Amino acid sequence: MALGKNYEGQNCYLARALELVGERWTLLVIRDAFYGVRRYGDFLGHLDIPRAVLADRLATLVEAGILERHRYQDSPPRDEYLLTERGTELWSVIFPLMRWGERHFSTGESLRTFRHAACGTELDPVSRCPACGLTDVAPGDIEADTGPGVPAQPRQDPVSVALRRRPHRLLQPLL
Amino acid sequence: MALGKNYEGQNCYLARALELVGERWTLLVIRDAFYGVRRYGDFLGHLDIPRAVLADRLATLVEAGILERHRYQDSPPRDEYLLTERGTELWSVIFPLMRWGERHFSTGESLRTFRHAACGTELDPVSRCPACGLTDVAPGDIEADTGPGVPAQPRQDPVSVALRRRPHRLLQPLL
DNA sequence: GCCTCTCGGTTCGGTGAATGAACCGAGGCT
DNA sequence: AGCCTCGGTTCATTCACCGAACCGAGAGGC
Repeated sequence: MALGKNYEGQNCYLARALELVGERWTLLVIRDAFYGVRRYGDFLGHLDIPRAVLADRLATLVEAGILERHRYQDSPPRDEYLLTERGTELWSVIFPLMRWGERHFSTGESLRTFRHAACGTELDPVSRCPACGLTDVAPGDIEADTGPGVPAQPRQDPVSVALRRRPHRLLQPLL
Repeated sequence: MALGKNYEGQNCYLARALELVGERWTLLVIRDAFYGVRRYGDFLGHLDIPRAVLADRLATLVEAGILERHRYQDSPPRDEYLLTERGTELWSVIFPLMRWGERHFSTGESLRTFRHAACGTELDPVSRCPACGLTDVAPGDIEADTGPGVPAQPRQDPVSVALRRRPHRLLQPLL
């Protein structure tokens, strides 16, 4: 999105936040990071994003302190991208937006469910646990699972396959 | 943003939501609507958005049922854009994102405060009232006010001036 | 040594969207 | 009539996105 110079007089941090997080693809990359996607190639295969755009977004997010680049093997040298604390806080934005989209533009049944791992209760629209009365379930305590609405021809990329296979804790490595 | 055809396999309503709400400028238009901005010219003056882009975004938002176009005078014929219920629900996305931006990219003091109108308590980062224990303060019950951090040379457009003047209930007409 | 494969990018030509300035038409006001 | 405001549309330029091709480091086979 990058409002560039124009945002400056905006007198509101929403504009500044959107400079970082409001660009095309960026929130989908961060969503995948919550799902446990960590490697360039996996983001690429799951998102159908142009390679150059993905490289640019990852670099921007690292620079902004939302993702962290971490070497996980030396030979050959490979890095993974992990959400920082700052990035993890974006769950309170991503989850409500996802649920809003589902409420208003869903054609069938839920594609994905999110439960409080401690008690198994489905989260409410702003990521609270109705059973525990927890008003802020942290992403690390959430278990995501395939919902009842299964698409006719599901994607076959490794990330999509892994996401369908079994319940999975957010932020834990998916592959 | 408009992911176009690419979102289809995404298996996630976040992509669909971003098609509508993730385009450049769109969330800022909706934020202004929460502030009580209702007319084309006021959005234009406050956002420094190209006229054509604003016209396009307003039309898209009306078509998506997020804004509603309402004739408020007949001579000359003038319409205003009001948030629908569907649009109002986006507060749970916009507010956390705004506060996230403020926490991490603020250079000085808060530019704007949001209080629960019933008790005057400042809202927490996800729009709850710590005093009342209310876990979902509706936008209509929120009073916005200028914060202690005043910019050196504040904007002089009518909307910016009105926003500085006094505390103001969200969704109520600003001008 | 050499071929080939994977991974994580970069490069590059083509396209579509954003930008900003100019223009336009309906409808007051004097 | 002449001028103003409001809410757009038009249009040429600029910029970001796109997708396909290319590239370099390193591993593994032979």
